[in-house]
Amino acid sequence: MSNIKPEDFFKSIIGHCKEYGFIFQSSEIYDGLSAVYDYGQMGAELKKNIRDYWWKAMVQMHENIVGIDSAIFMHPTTWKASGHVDAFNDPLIDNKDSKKRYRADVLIEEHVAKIEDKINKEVEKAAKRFENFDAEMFKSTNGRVKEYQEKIDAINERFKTALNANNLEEVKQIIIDLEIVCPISGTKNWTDVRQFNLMFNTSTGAVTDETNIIYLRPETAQGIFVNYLNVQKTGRMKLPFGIAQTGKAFRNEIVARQFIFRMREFEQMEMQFFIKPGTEMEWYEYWKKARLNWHLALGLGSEKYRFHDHLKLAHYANAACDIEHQFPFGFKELEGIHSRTDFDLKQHQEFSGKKLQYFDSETNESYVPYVLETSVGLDRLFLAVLSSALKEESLEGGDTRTVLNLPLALAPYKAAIFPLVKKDGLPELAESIMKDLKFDFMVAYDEKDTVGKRYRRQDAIGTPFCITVDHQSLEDKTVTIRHRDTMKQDRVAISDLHSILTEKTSINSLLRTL
RNA sequence: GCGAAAGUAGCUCAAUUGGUAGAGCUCCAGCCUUCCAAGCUGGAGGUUGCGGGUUCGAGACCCGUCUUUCGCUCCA
Repeated sequence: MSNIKPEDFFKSIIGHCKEYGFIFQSSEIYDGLSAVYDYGQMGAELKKNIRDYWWKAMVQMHENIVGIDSAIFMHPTTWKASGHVDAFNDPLIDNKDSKKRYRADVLIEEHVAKIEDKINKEVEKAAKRFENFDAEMFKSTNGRVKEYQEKIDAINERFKTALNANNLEEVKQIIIDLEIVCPISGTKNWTDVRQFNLMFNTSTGAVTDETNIIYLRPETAQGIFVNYLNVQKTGRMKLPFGIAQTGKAFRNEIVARQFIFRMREFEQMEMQFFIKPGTEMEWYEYWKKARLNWHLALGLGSEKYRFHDHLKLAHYANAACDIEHQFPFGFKELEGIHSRTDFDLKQHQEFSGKKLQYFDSETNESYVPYVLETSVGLDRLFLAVLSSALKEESLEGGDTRTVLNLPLALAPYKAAIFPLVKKDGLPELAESIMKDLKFDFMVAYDEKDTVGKRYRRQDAIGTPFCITVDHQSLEDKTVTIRHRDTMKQDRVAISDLHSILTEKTSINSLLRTL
């Protein structure tokens, strides 16, 4: 595997996903829809198992964490309060010569900053000339400085007016009038300014009307924040407590690529942990450790994970880091752990006019709790698991086999049942074993082709165990159980199969390792 | 969104300067077979991504479009 180039390995993952029914491109018969993918019969199982593992680890294993399932549609004001309406609306412009893209507002702000520099230089110069220099006085009286300041004010005013009117042509005209050049090419050969709204929108009601525009949520977190008080009161929750949920979110990415790593429609698994202000760094460290351990328990290899601390923090955070995973295309974000302070709840308090405070009976005071967020991309985790699991093994005798070394608890099928041959009553016994196991496990049945071929088929979809019924089985009620990873076989009693599978392949067993 | 490359059966790929679309694997039905993809027989599967154009004739050439990959850009 080491001699395979990363790009080729990544291609083989995508190919494997399609070939064995893990992931298909959306609407493939219509040439597909860019950056949208469907989970197939194997993928849906694997994804569900990952989600279950998360849900059980977060909700079932913590008495102070509860789960909810909030709607994708939310009141439009939600996104004003959260900052997404502003933050996800960037006017962008390209320089045709350098092929570089810029945010139009940044270009203009940088231009303004240059003029401000000039003012500062004037002030500096003057400061050297006069004793008892009053900078403010100088700024308000010096002709050259006043001229610069007027220019800045004029630009800002014009830009603000253009933005508020959503007049993108005017924004472009400002850039042209200011003779702003591309830092790379040095030319003024600009494209039109285009607005990229990262939020999808649609409308409620039968009549399409601007007042009814609603967004598809760009993150699931806000559904938790707006329900914080509902859950706290009805669940009689005391700080610290958490609210978890999994669900779809939507972002109209300009460039969405790298298979399911960045999709327009994706699924998040989020937990917002509500805490007393001042304790956030404690909990930040706690959840960093807890979440990393959760990932490590999957056994994909500890060398594949690392923390990446955010140096530049988002508007809502006072501490933030990512758990990064080594994907075939490098270390990339898998999960974010953010200390969001009271930003979100305060914003919703302000925009809704409803108090979102918590009464602390220990200290007899009310306050808006701080929030510690853990947020995993389910699709990214799926990709992490799958790409770590896919192996092309060389066997003795020059053979190779394709095997998915999935964590046993996550495998779509836990076992496959084979009659060694398709006669002598072996299929009947095999089927009766399957009928018994399927109450508790996803099991496959296969009697086609040689048994070796059947083993390989199951290896390719990551089935941990293959149970083969042979002639001896008819006599002593035993079968062979073949292990995916070692290809070794043991002979066990049919009556023991249930407990073996439970011990080895259940999510509960995985949870016990945490 | 820009630039580059690519798109032929489920998969991997052929197809001479433009001249009747093929192979292997897979899949399906059956035979054979007592444990790691390898035997035998038969079968299915294609409007060459899609739409135009040039030509007597296009998988190939031209234009458009969609999708994918890589680089840039953007981003939780």
